[in-house]
Amino acid sequence: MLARRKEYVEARPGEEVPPEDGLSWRKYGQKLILGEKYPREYYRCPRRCCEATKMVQRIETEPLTFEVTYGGSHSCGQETKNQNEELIAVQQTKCDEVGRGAGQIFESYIHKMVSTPNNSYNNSSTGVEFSNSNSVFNIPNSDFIPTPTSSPHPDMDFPFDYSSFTHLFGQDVPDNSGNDSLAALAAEVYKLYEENGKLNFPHRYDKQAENSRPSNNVGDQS
DNA sequence: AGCCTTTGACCAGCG
DNA sequence: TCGCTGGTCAAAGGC
Repeated sequence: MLARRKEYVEARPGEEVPPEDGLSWRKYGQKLILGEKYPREYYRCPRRCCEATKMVQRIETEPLTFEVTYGGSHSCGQETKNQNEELIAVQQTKCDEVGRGAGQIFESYIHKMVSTPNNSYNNSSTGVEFSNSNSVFNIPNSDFIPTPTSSPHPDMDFPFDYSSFTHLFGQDVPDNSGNDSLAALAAEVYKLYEENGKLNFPHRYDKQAENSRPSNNVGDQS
């Protein structure tokens, strides 16, 4: 039986399709599932020798959220080859979400980081690298942040404390007592981080990545 | 020509 | 065995 992994992704603002994952897929079916408002879509890798598949199910209660179930892995090597493109796509999503508030954006990132096996965030200019391929985020000099054993959606279900943030960003994070919400904390951290120029943000993306942005699967269909 | 999406038909597992 | 359901096939048409 092929291993499966499940992710939850949010549509970009103003769109109603899931963001691309940097890999190419060919749709081979669509079916309305009992009890679901939206049809489930079936995709497989366009390379015949590759057994990778994925299913995309829009969630009725959260219409801008999609449950993506991956089956098998890309034996064609596509995942490795496109990892940088995937990161660019993630950054674009990050860029798009800025307008929705830093809190949401940060939560979104955490979701992506913890729910995507073998995914990583690697900013070579800052030396910041996040990875959950080995059950812990691979932060230099730190193994502080545990990886949940299951997808955290819709709630954060793993501990994320101030010391974690401090280690994550390499500097002190101000005490946010008085407002315990993760979003508020994330907003604070995000702001701090952005002010220090440690994020590769929208303007940089526009300059460098428009041509290399992954062409899309589900996300760009209309 | 080749690859894509769409969509109804078909198949297999399960109760 | 039968019917239901999820997953896949494959023909048709578009780009």
